[in-house]
Amino acid sequence: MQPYVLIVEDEDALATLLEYNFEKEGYEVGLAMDGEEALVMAAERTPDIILMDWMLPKLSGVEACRRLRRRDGTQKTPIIMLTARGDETDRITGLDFGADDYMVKPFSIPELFARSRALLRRASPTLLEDIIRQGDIEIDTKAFRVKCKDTQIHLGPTEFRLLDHFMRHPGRVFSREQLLDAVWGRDIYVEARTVDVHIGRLRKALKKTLETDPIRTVRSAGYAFEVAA
Amino acid sequence: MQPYVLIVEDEDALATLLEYNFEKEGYEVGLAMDGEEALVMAAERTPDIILMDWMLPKLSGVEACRRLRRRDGTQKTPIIMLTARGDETDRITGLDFGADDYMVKPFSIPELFARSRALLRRASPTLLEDIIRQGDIEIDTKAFRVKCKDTQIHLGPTEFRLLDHFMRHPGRVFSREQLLDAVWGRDIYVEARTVDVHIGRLRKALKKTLETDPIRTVRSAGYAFEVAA
DNA sequence: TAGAACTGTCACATCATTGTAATATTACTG
DNA sequence: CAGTAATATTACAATGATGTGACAGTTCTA
Repeated sequence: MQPYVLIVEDEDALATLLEYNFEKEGYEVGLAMDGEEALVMAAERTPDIILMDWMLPKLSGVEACRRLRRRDGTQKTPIIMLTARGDETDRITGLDFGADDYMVKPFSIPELFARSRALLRRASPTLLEDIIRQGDIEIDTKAFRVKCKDTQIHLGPTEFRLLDHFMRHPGRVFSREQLLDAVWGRDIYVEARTVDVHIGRLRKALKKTLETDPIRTVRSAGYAFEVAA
Repeated sequence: MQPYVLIVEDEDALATLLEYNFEKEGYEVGLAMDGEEALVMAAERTPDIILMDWMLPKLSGVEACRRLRRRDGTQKTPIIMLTARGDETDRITGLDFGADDYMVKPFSIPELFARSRALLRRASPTLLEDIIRQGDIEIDTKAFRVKCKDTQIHLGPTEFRLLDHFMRHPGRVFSREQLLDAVWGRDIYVEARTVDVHIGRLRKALKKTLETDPIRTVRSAGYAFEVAA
């Protein structure tokens, strides 16, 4: 499934930046603006990983961190601290308050991803496996395999990428142009109607094992992937 | 629906880069090459957010900014200034000429997105919302779905856009002409009476699940959307 | 190198949606 | 209450969008 990351950051711009990027990377994102809110949200739903600002209103990041460590659900949840240059760096480096890693602002998003993945892999390896499931369909993005109701089915490369893209964004409608960008690539020039043909091929391949068509046509808008609720 | 961003930038390469990225991000993009053109375009169609270069031919970004602030439509429209290193930074940071934020070139596109989102969220929250609810009706603009009392219903594209527009401005009365502008588009030529027919179709579709008609006819004025308090 | 698999494009059939005009109904006016 | 203006409804023809099968060009594979 998608990992759930709790982002605790009071600066609006940075919070949005992080939210945006992590969502794009396939995480579910929770946003808290201060330490207290973070504790509440973490209690409501245990995050798989936490990004926490060092300086926070109401309850500092360090203190929030300590309290999270005392609780059952978040005792071992990976926590990455986000610090500004000039914060008491010596103390941070010791990480004696329970964080697993830290990054100094401004940091590179890709590096933050890398560290998050590393920590996540250690804490909950299953979350990162390259298998996506939606309803009766399951794809292994590393092995390029597709299973429908436990039956292997074969897809051409384009159909596979198409299905992959759909399954990463279930429910959402994509225009032909968006699909071309995402599945074919930005600088490729192909007719928009070509998408229809590949959608058709994908449907045909899935129809063999599924009775309900998971691809919904939205007239004048595009296509969406959905599984029965 | 999609936020409309007006990009005012005379440097061709940067303008194209921004247009490309914002379109990909799901914005509608308007491009102006100088301050005067910016004023004209903003008058034609009020942007939801404006990116403006600091240095512009004909009419500087600062001056364009000031004039936009004096107009009704763009009085509160978020404006982000794009400045080159070395511009009078002290004055920019004060933002005393009416911009809401600024970025120094070269800037990171994701960060620009983040700031745009932050400003947009503040100025017109519904624009960024995927799911809009009013009373028993709920529409998901990303998935193109409409639910009435938890029952899926189907709408044609025009009815969907019509309902979307109404739900973003509950209570307000729109004339047929305004609806044509907002839902059909400015440059489309259609009979005003056509609106009646589509209102009728929308009503019919909603009637199946709702007992009270959420669309109020305002004789000799237009239509408004309302839900029971 | 032959055959298989895959891709992109087109042509055509099919179906949903759309705008309009004609007609019915409703709301207002005096 | 009649007359009129505005709106609702209906039917229909035109348009536009999508589904599908065929085909030729490519790439991959044995």
